[in-house]
Amino acid sequence: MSGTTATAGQRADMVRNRRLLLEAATAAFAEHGVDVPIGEIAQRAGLAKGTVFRHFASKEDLLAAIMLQMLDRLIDSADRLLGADDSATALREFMSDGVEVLAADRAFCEVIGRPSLQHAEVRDRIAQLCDAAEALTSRARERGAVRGDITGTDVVLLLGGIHQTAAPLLPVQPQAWRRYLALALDGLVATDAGPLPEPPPARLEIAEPTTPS
Amino acid sequence: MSGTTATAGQRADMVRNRRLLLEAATAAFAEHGVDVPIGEIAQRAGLAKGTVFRHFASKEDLLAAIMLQMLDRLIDSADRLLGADDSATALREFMSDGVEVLAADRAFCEVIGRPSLQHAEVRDRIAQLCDAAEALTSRARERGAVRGDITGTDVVLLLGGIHQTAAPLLPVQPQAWRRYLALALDGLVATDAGPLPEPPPARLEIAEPTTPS
DNA sequence: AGCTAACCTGACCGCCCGGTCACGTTGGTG
DNA sequence: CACCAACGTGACCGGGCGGTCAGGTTAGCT
Repeated sequence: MSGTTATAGQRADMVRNRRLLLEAATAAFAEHGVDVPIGEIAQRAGLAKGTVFRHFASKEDLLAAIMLQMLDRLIDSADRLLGADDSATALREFMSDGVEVLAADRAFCEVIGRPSLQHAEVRDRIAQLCDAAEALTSRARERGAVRGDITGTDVVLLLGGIHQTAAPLLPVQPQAWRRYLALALDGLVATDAGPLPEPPPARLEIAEPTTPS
Repeated sequence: MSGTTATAGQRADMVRNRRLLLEAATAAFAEHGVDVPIGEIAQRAGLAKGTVFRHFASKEDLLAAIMLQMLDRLIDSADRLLGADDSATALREFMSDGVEVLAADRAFCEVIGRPSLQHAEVRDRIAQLCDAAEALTSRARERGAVRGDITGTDVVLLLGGIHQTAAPLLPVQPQAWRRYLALALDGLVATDAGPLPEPPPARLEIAEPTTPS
């Protein structure tokens, strides 16, 4: 499925270093956000700064590789939950997983929330995530577990929103996101309420053609 | 009320430049976030970079002055709505105003969402905003317009969360926040749902004594 | 073991940023 | 009008960043 490995005729230490580098970068980005210096990533991996650029052409490419990794994990999670018995708890579990991932990774929050930071490939993967979420949501919708006008894109967007709601409390109450996830779910099932305005696009494809003057 | 003016024995051009500077900084921070260079703020005001530091000791101080200005406006708005007839629509209007302000100001979002960026004075003002929101929420709660376990801090936190939910759509659908505000409000009134976990602290005072090693 | 191509390294470059300061300019007062 | 203190200015500084490259090192094949 996720074919980012491609270990063809590479030297042994190179594949080892690449693995170390990805692990170090994942941790560093999660902890400090996208602004973490390349030097610190290299240091965490026990390598020199130049080695980073031998594996990834730019910092953006390294970030994109890791974001794709995170997104693939979420997509896999959604696909797996699609086979669950109870579609309502499946959707709930998907959202719970998603918010938890966001809470543990600063760079992921920053990239998801700001389209201007996204590689083209990352945008594609986000669209795939919307599709997977739509499949889950659709099943829950048919069962009447969520109101009729909620889309998969809504669900994906809510992941970021729920985390952001709890984010200022993160140093004090790391689990506060559970409160706002519960609140959002209560809103999602409010079938008696009126229809929601401003339905979002189906696949969350956001172009940014506005190159500033 | 808000006593940040203090025009005592100042030269005429200085007060004029200070006003220009605050206007330019407000616009620049709103558009580009906290990372906007001081030089661009000075340029927008038609002044030199050094002049900025004659009025504010550091970039942080300038940012704090503007954030206090925004927070005061929201607090005033909440106090005014406290005298409205319908406490339910008053709360709704407060949240609508708040999210709209966030949608129009990148720096405000960044500061609200990340306690580590906040001046002590800004933290105090945020606590005051929580108090004002609690007063509004309390009135709505007594009337049964919102569920019992929603606090003013919840309402303030939701402002940031609702905006973040809609933020990725901002270039495409600038009004998308209305959808997620409606969704959140439906969750807030869901009186039949179970109690929410993890109640937040009353005043959102977040210390960050953890100076990293 | 010997050899080579692929790989790792860290000093180095250019850039941009926040902040400073000696100097020129100007508003207000007598 | 003359004077000066307060203010505006922009060249300058130190630091940190992403990214490069010539040269040392090593893995893997023969």
